Amino acid sequence: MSEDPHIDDESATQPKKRTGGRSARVRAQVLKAALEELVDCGYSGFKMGRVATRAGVHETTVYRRWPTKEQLVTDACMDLADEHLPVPDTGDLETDLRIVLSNIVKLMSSPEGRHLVFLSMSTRTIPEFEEVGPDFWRTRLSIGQQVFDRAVARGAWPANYDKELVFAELLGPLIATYFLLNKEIDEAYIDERILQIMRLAD
Amino acid sequence: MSEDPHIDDESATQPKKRTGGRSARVRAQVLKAALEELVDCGYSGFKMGRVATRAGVHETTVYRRWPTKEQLVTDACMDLADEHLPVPDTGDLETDLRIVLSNIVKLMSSPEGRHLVFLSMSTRTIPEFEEVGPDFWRTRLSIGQQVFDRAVARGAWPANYDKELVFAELLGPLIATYFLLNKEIDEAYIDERILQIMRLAD
Amino acid sequence: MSEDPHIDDESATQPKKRTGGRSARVRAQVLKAALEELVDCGYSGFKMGRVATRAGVHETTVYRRWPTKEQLVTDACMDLADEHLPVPDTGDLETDLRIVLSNIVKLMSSPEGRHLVFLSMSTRTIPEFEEVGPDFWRTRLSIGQQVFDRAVARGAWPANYDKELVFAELLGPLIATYFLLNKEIDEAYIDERILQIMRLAD
Amino acid sequence: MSEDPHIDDESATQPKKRTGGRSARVRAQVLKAALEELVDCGYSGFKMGRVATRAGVHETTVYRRWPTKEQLVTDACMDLADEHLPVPDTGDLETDLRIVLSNIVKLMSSPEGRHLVFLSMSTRTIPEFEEVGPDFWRTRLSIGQQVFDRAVARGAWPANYDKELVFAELLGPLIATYFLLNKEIDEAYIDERILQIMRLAD
DNA sequence: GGATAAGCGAGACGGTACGTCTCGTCTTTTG
DNA sequence: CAAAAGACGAGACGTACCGTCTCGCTTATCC
Repeated sequence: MSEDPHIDDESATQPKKRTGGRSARVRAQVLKAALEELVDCGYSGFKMGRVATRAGVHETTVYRRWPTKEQLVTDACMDLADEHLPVPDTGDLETDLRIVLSNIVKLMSSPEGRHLVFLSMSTRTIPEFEEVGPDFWRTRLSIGQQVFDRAVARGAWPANYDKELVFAELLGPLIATYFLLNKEIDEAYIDERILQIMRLAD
Repeated sequence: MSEDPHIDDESATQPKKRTGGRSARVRAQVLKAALEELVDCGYSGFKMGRVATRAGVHETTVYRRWPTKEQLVTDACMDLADEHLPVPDTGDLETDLRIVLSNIVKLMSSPEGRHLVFLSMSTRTIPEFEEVGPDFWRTRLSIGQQVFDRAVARGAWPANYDKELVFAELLGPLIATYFLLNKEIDEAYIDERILQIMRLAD
Repeated sequence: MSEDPHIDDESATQPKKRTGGRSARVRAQVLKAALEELVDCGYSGFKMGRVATRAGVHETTVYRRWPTKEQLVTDACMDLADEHLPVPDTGDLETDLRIVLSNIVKLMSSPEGRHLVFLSMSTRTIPEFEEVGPDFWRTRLSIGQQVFDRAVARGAWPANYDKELVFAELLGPLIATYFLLNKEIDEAYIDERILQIMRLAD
Repeated sequence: MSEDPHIDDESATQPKKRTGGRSARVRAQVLKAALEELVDCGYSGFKMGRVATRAGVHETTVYRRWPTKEQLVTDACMDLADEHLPVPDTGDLETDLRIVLSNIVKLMSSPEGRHLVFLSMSTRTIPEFEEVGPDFWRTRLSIGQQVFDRAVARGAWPANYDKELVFAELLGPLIATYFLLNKEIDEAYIDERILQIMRLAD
């Protein structure tokens, strides 16, 4: 009768309470599975039951922690969002910007990240994700702001520029090229963009 | 307000396909209802049954013409997309661009247009709308191209510029500001963008 | 089949619910399956899904007509209750009573009827069946009343007897023997009961 | 909430289950809560979790002792059944019967007892309570038997009467009146029943 | 009196069933 | 004949409850 479908190879090393306790493990598995599901099927094709199966977990277990689809998707995405967040401080504005933009582009280019970024743009169109966008971009904006603030302190950037505006000018074309024109973004394009922005400082 | 779909005042005289025939009227009603539904509930909250009710039509009637949700949404949006498409030719590049961008912004700012534009960006994330984006932007791109081509012919714009790139640079910041930063777009911002682009021509 | 063109009991006069229509067929199948389920598993083991399977019908279809378990059980039982309801009038009180009691015992002895009768006794203990009991016994009581009324008219039964009381005295021992002592009821026992009651008339 | 250590009235004789021990207290609380739950919600509405809450005890604790719902319900009921069991011996059959019947009616009239008696009649319809009925009535039957046996010995009752039959004739009408006709039982009705039975002895 | 065993609280999990909802198909009725 | 009306199959959704399990802690019991 003792059937253990989930071989916990961790329990062999330390059966006691650990960072990788069952709860934490389940959470990680489900979140990972949710991301896969999102990538494979898109949001509208996202099925809770399939996530449970992918995660090797019972469906009720998923609902216990994430009562609705939106919450699971949001949680899975936000978990992802917290990665890739180094705040560059190389002393050179161009280099800093290159790092910031590259990080976003890298995220955006990955299958999961693509959905994350897309969801962050759904604020106006998908009621249930009204807050994902602001949550997501707030952090990015503040990183950009820090970079520019330091540049202003160094005298490498004029103080009177609206930071949000610059952010939109830097990022907008990348977004448009990627999501709208359906073309990939390479380093050269990022450089080109930065170069153009830098001309505003003159 | 009082619209009784059962009053077939024209079907008796001309039951066949006419501009104002029942078929055409039903199509218009459903498409209009679909757009309303999309605006009110978003794509993932879009319900066929509710569209039928809104249109004062039986659900089966909707399915007869648009077998799936995606087709109805696509059809309703594309119907909308065909409006607002004047190709400006004022002889002045800046003015032409201002008109082109204004049209897009105007569309984007309307509740229905917002969804249309958003859908057009879903190419990479919503499998069933893979083709909506290209379909939608192809026309806009060609309009932009024509404007620039004429400017090139007039010597008002360098010939070697990648037209798609310029398109992304013009539109991207608007998209980012609107969908990402969640801020409205005014005429001044459009002007600013155009001014900045024009500096590339120098 | 009928020769008389005026008697079109269902085909023409009632085109809405033809006896052989899909709806009617489904209803009959489900009700039959529900009764089987009740017999096999008892009320607390009664599963909607299993009823659907038994009926060869999708679960949703069951819920469409009977939103809750109680309604389905009630409906299935009441459908059954409407059978076995001849009102005897032989001119002899004893014979009439024998027929009435036999009918109840016959119902009670069948696997489905047992549950029906049991449910009809659940008024005080199963909140959701509060009304099944009264509904069920009202008819039986009135039949008994008619039998006794006719006997009174014939001078074969005193007028001053409480009819409900007599009903309880006739039926009670049968119920007790069957449900409480867990013994079967035969004709002889019924006769004995009637004989005993008749002594009250002397 | 702490136990008074001086009340050890049974600790010497029965150290295993001290009256004031935690175990015994928990058992009593849960059983009491179970009875309340049964009264309030009926068997089919009986929820283990709610019993735990009522008892101020964790759900696991309930399951530890009563692995299934049926066991808890049965246990709670049977606990109750052991009360109200004096065996009358007044020397007068009528009086003895009056006491026996009154006890059953008293039990039946109480909210908890009503369920107990009802369950005892579920032998044929609720598989999991197949044995509750026999268990419950066996004791009552034997008490009745003793009463009649004594009467036979006194020559106050004929020897050839089937005791079970008499039991059914005595109790049946009460059961029918109470559970079926949904009317209360008073002392007068009991007296009337006994009177009628006594006529059989003549 | 300290070790040991038994029981409890807390909380997650697998699993079954419930009842709701939507999608897209199909049949029956009506104009 | 085509549209309206309405049921149906399919299946996801989210909730509720049942019964099991593990872990940490507090009692009781025994040496």
